[in-house]
Amino acid sequence: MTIKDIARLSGYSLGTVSRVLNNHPDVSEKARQKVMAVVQEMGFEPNANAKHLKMRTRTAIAVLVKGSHNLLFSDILEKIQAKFAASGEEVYVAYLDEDADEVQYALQLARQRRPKGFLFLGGDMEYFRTGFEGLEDPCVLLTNNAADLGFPNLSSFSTDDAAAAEEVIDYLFACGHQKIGVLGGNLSIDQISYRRLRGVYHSVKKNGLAFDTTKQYEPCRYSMEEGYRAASRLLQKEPGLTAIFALGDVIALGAMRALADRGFKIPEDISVVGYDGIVSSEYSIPRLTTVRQDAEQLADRGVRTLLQNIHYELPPVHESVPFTLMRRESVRSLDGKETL
Amino acid sequence: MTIKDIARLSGYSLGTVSRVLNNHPDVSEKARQKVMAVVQEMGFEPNANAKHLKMRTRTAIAVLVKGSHNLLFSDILEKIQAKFAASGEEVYVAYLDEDADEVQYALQLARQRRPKGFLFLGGDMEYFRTGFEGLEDPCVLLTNNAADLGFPNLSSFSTDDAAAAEEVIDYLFACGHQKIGVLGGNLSIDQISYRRLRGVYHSVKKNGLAFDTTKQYEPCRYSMEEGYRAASRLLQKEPGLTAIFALGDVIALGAMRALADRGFKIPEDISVVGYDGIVSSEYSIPRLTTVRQDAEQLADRGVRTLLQNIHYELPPVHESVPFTLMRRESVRSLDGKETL
DNA sequence: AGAATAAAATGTAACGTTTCAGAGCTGCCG
DNA sequence: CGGCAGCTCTGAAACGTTACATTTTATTCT
Repeated sequence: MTIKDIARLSGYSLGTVSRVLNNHPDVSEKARQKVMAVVQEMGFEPNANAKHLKMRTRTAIAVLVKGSHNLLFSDILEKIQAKFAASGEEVYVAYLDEDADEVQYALQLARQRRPKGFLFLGGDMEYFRTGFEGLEDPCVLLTNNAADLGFPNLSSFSTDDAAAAEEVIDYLFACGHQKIGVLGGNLSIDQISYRRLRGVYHSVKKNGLAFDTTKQYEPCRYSMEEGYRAASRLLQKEPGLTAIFALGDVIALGAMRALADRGFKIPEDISVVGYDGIVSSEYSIPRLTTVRQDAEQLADRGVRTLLQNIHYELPPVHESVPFTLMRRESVRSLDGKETL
Repeated sequence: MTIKDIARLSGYSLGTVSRVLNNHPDVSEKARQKVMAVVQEMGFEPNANAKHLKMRTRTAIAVLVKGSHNLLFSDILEKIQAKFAASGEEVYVAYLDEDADEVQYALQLARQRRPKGFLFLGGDMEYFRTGFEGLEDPCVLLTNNAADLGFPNLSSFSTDDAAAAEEVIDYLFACGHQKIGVLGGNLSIDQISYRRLRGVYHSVKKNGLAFDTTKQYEPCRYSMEEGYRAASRLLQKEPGLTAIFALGDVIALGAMRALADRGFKIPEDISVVGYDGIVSSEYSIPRLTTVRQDAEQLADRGVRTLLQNIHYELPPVHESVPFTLMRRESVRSLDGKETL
């Protein structure tokens, strides 16, 4: 069933049918009605491949890194999809694994689809170095700062991770915590964790203390399972901790469970802070203190910018969107000075 | 940059280049090397649209219903993607909203892509009635029973929801709970909730008791927010409940938070059971007793069957995959007879 | 009424691939 | 030495659309 069949059946020509289907002007009401009637009757659906081949245009594409486990990305993705749908754009989603080869393959597949543009969500951009070399199409990075990463010509929107992490540690200090452990990604490839940890350093230094990465930092992936295990390891090597800052809510949730299993009460015995502000953090018991990244604004700015870049040529922008430290039940003040 | 350019640059013809690119025989080693060299040098990527137009073949497609919030679907989806990737299949994912119009539109878009087949995850199939009428392509339903739904010619794999729900209530009764409330989807459109509730009825009846839907059932969507609110409503109208069975883990998690906010201790004051077995249920505090659906097997059977259906014509199958009642901390035995 | 203009419909050339029938070469056999 | 396989390779015809240059038909103006 092709447009040709519709033309034959309706008695009109190919061109006319095409114009009817695409709501072009210069077609009589009579022709429109007749054509649409045949289309309805035959249940015809235009072939997107042929269309896109001809038009040399295609869907915007979002690529998720470490995606399927980071619930923040799910949140953002959902919003992105809704926004693109509202502008009548199709979306092609590819979840990327940790494995570098797979990333290359997925990226290649995505490029073969000839998308209008790319939207990247998070991730260890190292894997993309090679893939990006020849990328001409519009491209926006979310939750990562493109300039920092060495891609100054790409636009990006992210939370000011260093500032947020600094605020977290400042807050913990204000609550009287001195022995703080941190859980996060592999610092050599995960620039996001790296940036957050820089904020930690900054605060620690500002407060006249020291942070020993080998002792106080424990790397893990962004999942509850890994958070659980990493917290256990951290606790074992540094038993006296009064607070744990997890560089991701899913890690924090896993850590809380590990703590509970070891008989710690949260926040009475130990305080926990997360990062991201996923919905689960609001419903956990106890409610998790966390840095809320603005998924809505991230998605909105990203989609809008990408859409603009597709239509006009624009200089790249690197913006931070505001974050909020959500002070909830999982942090306790040791000296009673600072309260929830 | 097209195959034509490669042909010109390499000095070979279109056909030869195409054969090299697709690893066809009948091409000399010399030609292969030369062509590949040019391809590498130019960074050429074949145009997927043209290819698929010509080949009349395309990606398998998964469509998610109420998807973005139900974490079980995220789990299954991830596995599905991995499996298809392993067979070298591309995957096109569409998240479907609650809105019937949007569902129609998304389905239409999906069909225009000319996929090899469809894989549906959950959902209120009512919305698809019309969309399915003309569907010729292979199609598999997951977490829903196609035969029950009136699509006997589609294959489907699901958990035996009624049996699982019955086991849950039996267990609750064995623990001495008599006053049980249930939280789940809108029964008039959500067949999955409907089936689970039938299991509840069955157990209640078997145990010589009664279940009053208007009093003991509170409908809500599959999200923590809604679970929280529904639990609050239920508690208000039926204060004496000793146990709550949520027909979805995210609902259960929301409900637990609502309970905690009202000063109930779980499971001391009230027991909670979920359904799905998402990873969060294992890490919540307390750990959630739930029915674990086998995401791995569901994904495996679904993908395999769809792939087979694409290659050969096969009679539809409707199978149940085994479930497990995970007895965890969120349920307490009132009389001490049944323990964790 | 005839010409000029606007509106509607047509025909055809792409878009970038794959495929298939056949055209040159070898080299081997009788 | 003619012929017959095998290999390689070529050229052209699709695949289902859209867009552009035309042609046909209807409308208006002097």
